[in-house]
Amino acid sequence: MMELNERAQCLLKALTERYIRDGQPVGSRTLARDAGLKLSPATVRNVIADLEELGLVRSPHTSAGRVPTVQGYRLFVDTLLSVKPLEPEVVDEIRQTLDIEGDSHDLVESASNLLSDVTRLAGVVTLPRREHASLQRVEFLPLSNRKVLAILVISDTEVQNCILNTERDYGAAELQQYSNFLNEHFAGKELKSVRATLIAELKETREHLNRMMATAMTMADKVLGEAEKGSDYVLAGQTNLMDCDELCNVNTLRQLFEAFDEKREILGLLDQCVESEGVQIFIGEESGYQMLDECSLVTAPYSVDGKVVGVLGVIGPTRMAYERVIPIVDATARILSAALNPRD
Amino acid sequence: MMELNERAQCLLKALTERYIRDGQPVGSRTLARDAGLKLSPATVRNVIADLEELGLVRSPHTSAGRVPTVQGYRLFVDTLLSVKPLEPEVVDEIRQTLDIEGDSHDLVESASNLLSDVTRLAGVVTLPRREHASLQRVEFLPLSNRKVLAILVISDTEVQNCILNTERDYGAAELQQYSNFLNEHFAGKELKSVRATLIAELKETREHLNRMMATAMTMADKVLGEAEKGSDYVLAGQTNLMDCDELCNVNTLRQLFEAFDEKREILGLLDQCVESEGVQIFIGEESGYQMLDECSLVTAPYSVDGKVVGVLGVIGPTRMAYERVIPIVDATARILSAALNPRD
DNA sequence: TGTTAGCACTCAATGGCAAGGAGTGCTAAA
DNA sequence: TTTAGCACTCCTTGCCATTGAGTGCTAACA
Repeated sequence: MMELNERAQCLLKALTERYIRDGQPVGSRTLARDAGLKLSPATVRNVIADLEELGLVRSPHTSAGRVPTVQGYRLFVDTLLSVKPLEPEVVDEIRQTLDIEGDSHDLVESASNLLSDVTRLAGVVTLPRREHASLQRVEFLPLSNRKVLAILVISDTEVQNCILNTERDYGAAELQQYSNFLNEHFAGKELKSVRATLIAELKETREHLNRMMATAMTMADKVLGEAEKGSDYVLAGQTNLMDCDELCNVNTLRQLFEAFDEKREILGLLDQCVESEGVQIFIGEESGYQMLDECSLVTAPYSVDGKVVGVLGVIGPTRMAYERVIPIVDATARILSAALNPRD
Repeated sequence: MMELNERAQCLLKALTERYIRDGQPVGSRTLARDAGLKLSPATVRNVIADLEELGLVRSPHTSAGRVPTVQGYRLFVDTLLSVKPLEPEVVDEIRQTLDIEGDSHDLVESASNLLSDVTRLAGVVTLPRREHASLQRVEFLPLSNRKVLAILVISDTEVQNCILNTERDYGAAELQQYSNFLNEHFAGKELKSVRATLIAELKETREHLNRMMATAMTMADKVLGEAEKGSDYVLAGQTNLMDCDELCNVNTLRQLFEAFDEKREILGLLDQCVESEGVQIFIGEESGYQMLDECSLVTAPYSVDGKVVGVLGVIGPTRMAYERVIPIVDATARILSAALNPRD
């Protein structure tokens, strides 16, 4: 792609910033005043014509000013944007909001609310993936009516429980044996490998195992299945999107909200962001999902024990205050990571 | 209030039904044809003028047909409506959807989805109140880092757990003593009274109790606090409301969705419905909440062990198919009650 | 007395039309 | 290379006439 000279870059930057501020197509007169380049509107028009040629800006109609295209935003975000460092007060607010008691689900929920409150857009945070989490302990408790309560301790802050329907009642002592057996063999191992081992053993050696072992394994397998089942996310502040005039028509909103409810597509998109190192941005159609055509998504991954386990981000109109949203998302991801990592 | 003669009632009924079907103000010509009363449009106009006098219908503007007012809907719903018995297929669908494994939260979620799917409106179901639930058992498990896992078994299908931050680490044996103590004294008692007793004992006799008892009680109190904390509801199918043309403007929708997110006000309204025996209906402003001015709410309470523990319902535009929604809500409440009641 | 036909009237909705204004593209001069 | 000037485009707004659905009233009718 042809290089833009400095003046053209400066004008694109000024135009984009102005448009993000006002939401109105920017004309040559305004831009000439705005950019601080001591140029006449006519000159500006010439430069802008070039930018239009390159597909960086476009006119909603003949006699209107210009508006950045997706490519324009992309260039702006990648090379023109000066990301201001975040005000310490905001960092403090994030820290305080995420310094709470509770399990990781509570944290994720707080983070999502936080993102939507601070940016006045929609916040989204995936629940941490548990594939690499390891099993700390399993316990079984007898209930009545042929039901058994299984408790899966994954970490100090992460417990999953699950009521199993069994074919008969079990006594406390018997269940204790099962959990002892499982804890001896599997405590400290990754959930994933525990499950794989269990399945293999169940298939291969069912006859050789005594009944107890088999039952224990079936139970454990059921519980692990629960614990591993599909990823999910927490969304907050959808209603903020109803304030954005570019999204403010019922049809656009419906498609968007239906996608939020459906979750599948949004999850697919968020999963893509797990790969990246830092902040990642999808502008408009770049996401490849039609309901996000008018939206941008700014994400950052967060991690536990040095492994990326989830993604958080902000969904808003393409015309969003990137220079503010980006550092917020970045900081929130870091602070959430810190909050999720066991300290002592 | 003055009695309406039969003809007036019949016309109001026809008008309301027609308006619910088409969403267009109903004129005298249409109504004359529709009502099957062999009347001329002119006569119909006379009758309708009386209905308008009584505040049962109104004209959006001079040269338009008539539309029911809130009072009109109220009369329609209370005395004119012929509720069709539900088709067996629908009942079957409800039965099947609610015949699932899982705890009460899963059931409530299914019920909410079900209501929104079947009615194509928004479904709402409160979580069952636990005030009258009784404590079946408490268990404590040691975690590391001065944390203890507390498990509260409320019923065969209802377990609550909670990670407690304590001032020191506890051993398994020690914790076992605490839970034994609590189980001996409180198993089978109502959560509410357990909590009350605990608080009283903690205040009164802290010095007389040995340390262990005190700790156990503090822990149990914390857990019960968690288990009792504020009621909540599960909403489904909000996006269905975006299809209703009477709600189809961004401002109305935003207010509504913000209220859904906020939850407090909606919960207040739903709480009122716990009192009533059967199906209860709020039409438009009757609810007293401004964001529901354009909406109606149809609710029915559901119960466990003969005690009402929650409410479910449907939120939609005032112009909704009451004769269909009412039996659906009614049936769902009954079937949900049945599904929640422990069988054996 | 209740019902009906006739008729003037009201008012939302629609589309055409003109005026106003913001902004462009082009050309020619500095 | 930059700038001023100017014709041109096209959205926006407001106005007006037309259309059509439906009413309210009055007078005739059963």
